[in-house]
Amino acid sequence: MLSTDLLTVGEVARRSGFAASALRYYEREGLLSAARTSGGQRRYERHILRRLAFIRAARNVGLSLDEVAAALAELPGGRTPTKADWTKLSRGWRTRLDDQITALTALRDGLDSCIGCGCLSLQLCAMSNPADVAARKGPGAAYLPARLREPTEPARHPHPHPQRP
Amino acid sequence: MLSTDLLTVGEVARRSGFAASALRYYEREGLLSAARTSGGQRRYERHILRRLAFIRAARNVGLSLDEVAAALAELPGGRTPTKADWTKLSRGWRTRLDDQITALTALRDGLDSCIGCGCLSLQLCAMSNPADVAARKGPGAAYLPARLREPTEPARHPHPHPQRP
DNA sequence: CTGGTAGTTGAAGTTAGCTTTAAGTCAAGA
DNA sequence: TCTTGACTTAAAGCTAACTTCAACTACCAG
Repeated sequence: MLSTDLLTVGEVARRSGFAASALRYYEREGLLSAARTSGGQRRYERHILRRLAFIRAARNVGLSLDEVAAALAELPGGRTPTKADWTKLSRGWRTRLDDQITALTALRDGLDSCIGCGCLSLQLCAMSNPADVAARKGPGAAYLPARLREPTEPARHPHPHPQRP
Repeated sequence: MLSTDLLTVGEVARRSGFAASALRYYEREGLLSAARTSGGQRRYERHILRRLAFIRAARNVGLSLDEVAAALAELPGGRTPTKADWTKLSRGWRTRLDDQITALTALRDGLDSCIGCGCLSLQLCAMSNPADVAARKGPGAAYLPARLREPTEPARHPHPHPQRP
């Protein structure tokens, strides 16, 4: 046991679900900070866990780390953020999710008619409109928000690499 | 004008919306093939455009290039694919899209309650469940399919790099 | 035949978001 | 005090999906 109530990287990793290497990476990127022991090891305060929860949530919603960093930078400096602070940050996600759902639904409905007509025509099909964005006026044709990939594993947090056990 | 009805890379690029470099890349990866002139330049038949439409559509739905390649490999060899062939390939996308919409909707609804309660608790909040996947039993807690990113630009196909004009 | 546009190749570069490795240091229970 | 496991760093590596570069060649209108 530690003599203080500070957490080591290992503990934070275990309790947050992030790999220790990810925590160090986040620190380098300015998303996190930690106190150090005299020997140079990281010691986290427990509120880092809430911050990490926010980060994971934001990533789940689709924010890039840069965007997360920008959001975190809006937290009031000095004092520990309150519930209200966190809530404020995440309020904008609602719109984002709504947009994403709308885009996906449009795509699915477009797919339905595509399957019906068998078209897949380059000019007309809602599923594969070419890059000629200006031509988009009509009812179909919603591009996906881009980069939507389902992991092979059932449900893990988005690590690009397979994790060795 | 060309003497035949074959298309150059440039023409295919213009008409499909893919960059010429992407077309060459796809060829290297086995998704495409092209005839060659005596001088070694590529000449595409017009049905390549439908194939490319399929590829873009599949990418829009969220398939990786590997998955697209696998799907294309199921096309009947020898003869030119019919509408029915293409339709068969894209039928499975419907399920995929349904799943993605379900996951997003669950996340949004979870967010609603999160904003209500201001929790963002590491253990309980549906928005940021930790990696402890085994613990997932209850009603909340749907991870996103992972990697859902909205481009800064309004609507372009998913090029990871900013395109210089 | 000539000139300019368009095409060719292989190799290296890009981006995000981490992980892995190597070589070494710290912390703490026995 | 010793030992073992956890920790430290910088640097390199990884993946997908391309793009960019350099050096060169082909095509075709005039």
